[in-house]
Amino acid sequence: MELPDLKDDPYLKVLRPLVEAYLAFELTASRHIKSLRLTPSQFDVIATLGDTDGLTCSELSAHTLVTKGTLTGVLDRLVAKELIRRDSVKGDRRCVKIRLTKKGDTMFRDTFAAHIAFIKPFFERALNQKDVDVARTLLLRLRDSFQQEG
Amino acid sequence: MELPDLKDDPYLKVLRPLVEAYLAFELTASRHIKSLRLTPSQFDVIATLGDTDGLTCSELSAHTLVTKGTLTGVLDRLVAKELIRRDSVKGDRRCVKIRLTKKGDTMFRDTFAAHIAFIKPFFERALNQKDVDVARTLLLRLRDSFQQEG
DNA sequence: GAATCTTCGTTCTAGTGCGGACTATTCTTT
DNA sequence: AAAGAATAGTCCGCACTAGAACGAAGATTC
Repeated sequence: MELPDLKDDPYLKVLRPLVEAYLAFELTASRHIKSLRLTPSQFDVIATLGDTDGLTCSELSAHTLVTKGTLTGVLDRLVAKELIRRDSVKGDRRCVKIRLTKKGDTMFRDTFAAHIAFIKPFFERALNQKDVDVARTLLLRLRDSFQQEG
Repeated sequence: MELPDLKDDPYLKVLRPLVEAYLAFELTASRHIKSLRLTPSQFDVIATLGDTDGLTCSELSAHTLVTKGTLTGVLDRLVAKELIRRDSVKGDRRCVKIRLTKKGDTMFRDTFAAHIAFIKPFFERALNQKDVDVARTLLLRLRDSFQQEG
């Protein structure tokens, strides 16, 4: 979602840069992920499952950007790719534990570090250490403002 | 798309805040837009068309976050709501000029200012004027880094 | 002026994305 | 124990997304 010219407003002039910086990152990252034959959501799930003993659907959806309703389909496709499996849980027949298969774990180990290494230089060449701290602080303040009740 | 724990990395620790700040904004804004009975994409199109003499599909997709392919469907739904119309262009039969209808212009005038007024306080209470300048600078540097070739 | 390149908007595919409704199960309250 | 509330995962409808492919219409090139 975009907003038209607001340059004249001293506060809102941070809106466009926020949107543009995020989208630029998102585009770059998703292009790289695509080269791994995964979608961003699928990568998100794989990365979140990595180094865990399996998560339920609710846990997964809480720790990723994938909502419960969308998750079912995403998991179906990952099962089809043999990257994850659905295990039943003893003691609670409502739950399903999602775990990486051997193939999924290999995918995680091979691609995760590579993805980080790919992304990192974009940050490094834009911001020095001090900038990072400042940006982090301001962004968190913004986030918190939007997360409080308006 | 999300990424797991990278807190230990001095550079990447700005990644999560960026994503979270953007998503928090996005969520807040889209909730408000939804109360106007529009989707974010539809709002984007209406806001971009406001105070113009009409734009072609290519121009619209260049000035919004809606890609060409998606635009067709978005415009179809806006035509169905009688907020826009498609006018043919003399001299180039490939182009279509998208214009707000009277109803669409009313919608634009009523809702756009209201949306800005709704969004602005979230920024104001998070950042002072100086923060805004700093945040803007850093975010634009990040954006540019991602927009250059890797 | 014909072949080619480019642009324009549309259509298609695969995969999300959200929220609400649904079923099955478990927990809580009487 | 029975009734009610809460939780888990799925399914659905509608909208959106990128990107590829398409046909029609202009613009270029020779």
